[in-house]
Amino acid sequence: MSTLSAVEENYLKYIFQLSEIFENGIVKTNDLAYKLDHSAASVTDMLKKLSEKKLVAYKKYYGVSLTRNGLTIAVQVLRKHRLWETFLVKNLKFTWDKIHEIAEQLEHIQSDELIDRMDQYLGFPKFDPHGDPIPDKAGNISLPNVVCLADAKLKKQYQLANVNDDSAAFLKYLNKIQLKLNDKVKILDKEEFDETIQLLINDKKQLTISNDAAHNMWVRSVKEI
Amino acid sequence: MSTLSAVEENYLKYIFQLSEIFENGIVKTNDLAYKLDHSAASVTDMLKKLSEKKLVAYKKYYGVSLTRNGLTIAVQVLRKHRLWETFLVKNLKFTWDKIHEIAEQLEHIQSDELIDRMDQYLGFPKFDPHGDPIPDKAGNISLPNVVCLADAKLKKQYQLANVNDDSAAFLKYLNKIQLKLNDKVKILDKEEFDETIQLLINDKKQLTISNDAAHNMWVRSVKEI
DNA sequence: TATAATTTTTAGATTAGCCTAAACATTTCT
DNA sequence: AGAAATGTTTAGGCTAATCTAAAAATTATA
Ligand SMILES: [Mn+2]
Ligand SMILES: [Mn+2]
Ligand SMILES: [Mn+2]
Ligand SMILES: [Mn+2]
Repeated sequence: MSTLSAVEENYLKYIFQLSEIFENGIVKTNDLAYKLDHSAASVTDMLKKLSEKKLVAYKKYYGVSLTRNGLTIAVQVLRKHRLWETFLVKNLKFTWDKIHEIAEQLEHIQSDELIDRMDQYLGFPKFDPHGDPIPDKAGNISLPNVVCLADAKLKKQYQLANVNDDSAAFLKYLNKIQLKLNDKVKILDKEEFDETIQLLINDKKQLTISNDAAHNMWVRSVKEI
Repeated sequence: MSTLSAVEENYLKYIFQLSEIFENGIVKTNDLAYKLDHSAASVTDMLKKLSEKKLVAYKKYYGVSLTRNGLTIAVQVLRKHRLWETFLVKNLKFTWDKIHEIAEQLEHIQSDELIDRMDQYLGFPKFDPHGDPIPDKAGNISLPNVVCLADAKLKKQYQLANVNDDSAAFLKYLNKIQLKLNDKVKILDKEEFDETIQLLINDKKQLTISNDAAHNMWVRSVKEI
């Protein structure tokens, strides 16, 4: 159980996040290389190393997935990342576009007691400032019932539940158009040509957003009154 | 101004701390090697590197001292270390013997905004939980007027102002004998043979401590009433 | 299905930060 | 002052984590 390096922890975390995107849960070398902005050769090296440590199941030319041990660690890193982000916004009054980079560093601080005390200090939050679920100490993650705004139904009442947290530019854009978590959103119309979306925000403000932007937002459906 | 590695930051911090011990401010290779628990050869390597970066003035076989730039960085690392320690005790309710190791990691998180907000969140504290002065944003350190308990006068009223923070064992010992910062201490007697010290704590409790222990405590004098 | 394109791995190199052993410089002792 | 002891540097080597270029495997295309 010797502690992992920050680099190894990052690999596990990104394997986990990418594995959730693909149905079979198998992550390809190039996907990781793109995500990490490393060469494919570097990724292959690290996958062999993690495989020897039994943290991933790696098959040459096929792909990689997490073992039970690897998954446990990946989820704990995610827990730390999201608890720190919550602290930065709730207590230190950072805006949500400034926290991801700092949390990328803080998530690798090694101390179980630290993160448990932080969890308690924050009141055991379930979601981080971007609406991402925070795994609990045991590693349980509540699966929010959300749909990507790009795939949501027309004329149906939703609420903004979750935004992609790793693009500061996107979050700044949301700040600018004054769209926040839990705002009510309804798709009034979708342009066929470029899939531009007409939104109604909180029953009053109208807004046009790109399909690209919509791919970075997830919404939960809301009972109509 | 490319950012320094955690290792480089640690070297600068320890050079600063050791330089305060010696009158001339010159730190020797072996002192650093001992402090860092590295070989003298490793230290020489790093000193050459820091010297090339103009962070230290290094003369072969003579010793090393910080340049103006090196000093600025060392003090900022110390500031971060002590602010984090303060947070861990004040907010997360850690005991003072558990925080040093965690702060050794946290002090290397790179974000000026983070540490400035933390400073404000804590109410701009002047001293950390061990009584060490916290440098302000500009790098000013208040010089507390203290004397080492091993060198303090007999029968004079003092107050415990500062304890050595890098030995958890020593801090646990203080917990056990229930000695805390700001407790009143008076030396009743000093044994000639082994320099064992007889202390009076808060005008009531008597305590015998070793010369070794006394070397880890600093006291400020208190006006007698 | 053979060939071309793409993806992935292997081979070999580099840098940071450590090490040990040996050489060299300085200080201390007789 | 000369020898011995001590302190410091140099030489050479190692591991983790990256890279580029070339080779190999897989997938797509004609
Ligand atoms: Mn994040
Ligand atoms: Mn997040
Ligand atoms: Mn440190
Ligand atoms: Mn301290």
